[in-house]
Amino acid sequence: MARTLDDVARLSGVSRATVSRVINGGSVSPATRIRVAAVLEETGFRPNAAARTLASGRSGVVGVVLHVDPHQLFGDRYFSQLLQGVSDVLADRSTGMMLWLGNRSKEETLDRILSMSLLDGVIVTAHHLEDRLVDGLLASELPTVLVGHRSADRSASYVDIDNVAAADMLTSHLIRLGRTRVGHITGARGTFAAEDRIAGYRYAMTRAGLATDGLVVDGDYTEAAGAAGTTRLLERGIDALFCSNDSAAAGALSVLRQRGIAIPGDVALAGFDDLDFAATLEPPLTTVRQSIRHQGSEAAESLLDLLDHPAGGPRRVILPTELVIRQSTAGGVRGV
Amino acid sequence: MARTLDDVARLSGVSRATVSRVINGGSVSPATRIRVAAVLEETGFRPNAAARTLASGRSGVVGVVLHVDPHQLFGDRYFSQLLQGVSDVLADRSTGMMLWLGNRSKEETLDRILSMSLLDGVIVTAHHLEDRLVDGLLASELPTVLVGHRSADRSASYVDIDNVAAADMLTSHLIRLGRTRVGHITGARGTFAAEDRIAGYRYAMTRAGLATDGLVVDGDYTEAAGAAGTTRLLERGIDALFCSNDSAAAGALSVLRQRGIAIPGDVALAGFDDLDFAATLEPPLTTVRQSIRHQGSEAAESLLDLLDHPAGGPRRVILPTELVIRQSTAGGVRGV
DNA sequence: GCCTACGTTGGAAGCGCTTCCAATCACGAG
DNA sequence: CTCGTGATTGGAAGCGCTTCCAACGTAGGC
Repeated sequence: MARTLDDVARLSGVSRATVSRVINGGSVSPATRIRVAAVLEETGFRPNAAARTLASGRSGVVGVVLHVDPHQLFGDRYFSQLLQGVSDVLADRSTGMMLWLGNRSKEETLDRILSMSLLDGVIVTAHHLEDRLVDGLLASELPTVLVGHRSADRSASYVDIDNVAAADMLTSHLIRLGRTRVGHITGARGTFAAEDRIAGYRYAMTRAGLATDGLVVDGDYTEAAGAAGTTRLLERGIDALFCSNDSAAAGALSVLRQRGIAIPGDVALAGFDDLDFAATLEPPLTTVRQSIRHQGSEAAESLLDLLDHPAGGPRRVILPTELVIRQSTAGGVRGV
Repeated sequence: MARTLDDVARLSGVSRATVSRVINGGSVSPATRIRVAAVLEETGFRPNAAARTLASGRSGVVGVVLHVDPHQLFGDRYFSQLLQGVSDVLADRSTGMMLWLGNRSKEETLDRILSMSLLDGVIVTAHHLEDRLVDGLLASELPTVLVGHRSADRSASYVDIDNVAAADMLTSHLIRLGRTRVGHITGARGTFAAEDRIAGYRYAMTRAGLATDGLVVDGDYTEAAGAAGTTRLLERGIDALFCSNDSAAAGALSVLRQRGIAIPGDVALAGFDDLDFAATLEPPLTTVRQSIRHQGSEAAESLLDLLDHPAGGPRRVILPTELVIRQSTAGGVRGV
């Protein structure tokens, strides 16, 4: 059994350097290549990753940091989809993936990641306005790609969607239905997606000359918050409701149905994300489709590209979103 | 800035070996320790992980293999909970976690894992009767802990629950209610949990002298299968229904309610897993609680223990389950 | 037929760390 | 005062691989 390069070299009658070239694609004569490859095949030789990393300075492993509360990790499918997207690309390129979840404080996680000196780069979700972990990663020399980004992260590499434009598009759709009292239940304040969607909502309302006073209620992306927010907004009077994500919309839906309020007859309802359950709600939910999985794969592509061509500067990717119109906002102008 | 051990050694006036001892807890005089520690602190020195691994033969990184279809990974919370449990323990012990999902074939995944020679060990889910990936891992010299296990895996280390006993307990509970036509919708055939739960169900029925002919319908842990299976079982006549997991039970529930069948009046209903939604169904669902997260953390503990004490032989852990009785089987003997 | 140049190859120098071994030292016992 | 002992310490040998460099051989140009 060949355990080291030297073993293979001895077995195939060449030097260790040549075996290394065969494995890594250096210039080797066809005859030699064939002979060495045969030994490699036959012995099932596997190079030692640590030695390789030490000598070459590249490990073929990247980190993925999903620093979130456990209940959030479980709560929706955002993270598993993101992970799947990242993993798809990394597996294709034979790159390993180390994972950090939110078990420790951000400071501690940051420290652990930086200590794991064998990482070639990291992908990290950046959803909050303030995030020491993201700041620390960007400040380090570790190549980093953000999923989501803050306006301050101009010089960073990131993958994101245009939340402002998407929320604007969705709100405008509600307005085109003839609705004038469009409520909005926000996502968790302090996250960029929430703030940007609020901004998009306000743009659309203002452009249409509609007031938003009292029509915005804080939520946190959960069903419970959607239900609570809906109750409050109903008191103030609404004929349409834009929830910052589909889960909140599901919460809103149950309140509306419980009160016998017709959807979309009395209140048109829309969410955001197009999670798989959105299409099977009763009525099916109008929403904005953003492919989380695609964001994950794009982030991985960007990182690998960044590692291969460090001189290329930061990679910035804004992925498209799509307005998905379903029954919850169907039926044209109100009352028609 | 100190980049290497030699830098630190020079800065603190000792040899590289001594610095290494300070970092790794070798025998060093208090005075020297303090002096070196100060330099360490001051320079923020981080040892190179690859060099360390190469020299010591231990990497401080373990692999976690969740080789499943994407839709399954997304589908329920099993995997995120398991991951969280594993991650909790690993983070506590400053151990890194590399993740493999089911992007490639099992053979290919196995090959990739074995090539990633810097892993100290792996945790892998073993749910299927046949699994080349699990076989390959067990056959390799890589220390491996299974989550779930097959009877053939006697000499392996694993963490599992006693599915037979749990299903028996649950079925017996239904029988004690006075039910005689207890149906069972299985999990995905070919998985151990499904087969074992069927066995437990049969034990309980047989012991009570009840027939099971036509009362077992194949499912696959999904809501859809639960609904479809329920429709079929209703034709054959049942007064109780044990679904192999909570998702299937949710599917069963919607069919029962839709047909106006009283729960538990006409049909007592039970699931398995005690996922968080089980308690909020209408009526709340009787089920078997198994803490997936706990299984994850136990698996990690076992693996780390195995790495520290290789001579200790395989670690085998059977975690307890708990019968959680709720409204869906409440009310004592039928008709009373 | 000679010189140049290029494609191949082996030797050797590390990559940064752990750890064995021997040397050193201070100290208490005899 | 000398010797033995144990605690510290430094030196040096790797861990297994990549990669630079020089040497070699051969083929082509003239």
